[in-house]
Amino acid sequence: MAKKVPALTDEAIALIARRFAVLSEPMRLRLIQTLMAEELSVGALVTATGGTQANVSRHLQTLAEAGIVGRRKEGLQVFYSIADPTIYDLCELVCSSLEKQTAERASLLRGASKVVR
Amino acid sequence: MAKKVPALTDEAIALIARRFAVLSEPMRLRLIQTLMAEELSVGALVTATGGTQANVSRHLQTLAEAGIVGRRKEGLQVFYSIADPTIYDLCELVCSSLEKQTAERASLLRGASKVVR
DNA sequence: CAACTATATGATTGCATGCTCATATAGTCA
DNA sequence: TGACTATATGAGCATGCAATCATATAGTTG
Repeated sequence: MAKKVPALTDEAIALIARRFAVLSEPMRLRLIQTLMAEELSVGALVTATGGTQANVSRHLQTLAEAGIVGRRKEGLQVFYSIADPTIYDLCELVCSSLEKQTAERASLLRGASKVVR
Repeated sequence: MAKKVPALTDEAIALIARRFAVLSEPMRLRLIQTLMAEELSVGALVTATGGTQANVSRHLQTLAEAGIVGRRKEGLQVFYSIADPTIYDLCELVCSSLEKQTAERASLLRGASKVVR
């Protein structure tokens, strides 16, 4: 069970924490999920997510600063797209972990810890 | 580049956001990292991380509620250990992504976008 | 039982951050 | 040039949460 890992510096820890913090806002996750399908303009993201223009713009800023999404200007519009492909795996990992937990919890509620009838 | 993903419900998004939020605190990451080596008591974690007893206990509570760590009581002491193995992959993913970003940034500062001399 | 140790928790404070409104900036078109 | 559109941003408010202190709870030992 034990794994040897070289201790991380405080700055490294802070960076990792920051990355997780960026991913901890529902609106940002919505934006990421929407961008997973295709590159979109700010306006399109506003209508897709139902958020306000100001708020969507701010969150996109945050995601861009974190290097998670990229910007591409085209005339008046700005298009955003996923820039860090590890986001796909990250979300998959978290989703699968949560699904597992939920399944286990459901089993417990049924009184069966390992058996599925 | 485009991937088709079934839209997540608001509750699913909230759950994922919550999971990331739990991982977005430096002290909690320190605790996780320390626990990656071995199961430890609260007291041992306090000395290992340099945090206060109250603070460490609270953060362990948060991690336990999220199902990331598990508790085992033994006499007066409470031992915590990693309960969700996906944490290993999660941290690895984030670390590798951050390393890549840092490397790219270093290259840019040197004026070379792709070449490493 | 009392004294002691390990852990948890109530209450408070302070800071960070998300949201909104209004406005600024930048680009297009007549 | 001025009118118009798309996006970004400053300021203010509200909320959430981490850190701390003091104290409570649970377990051990005499």
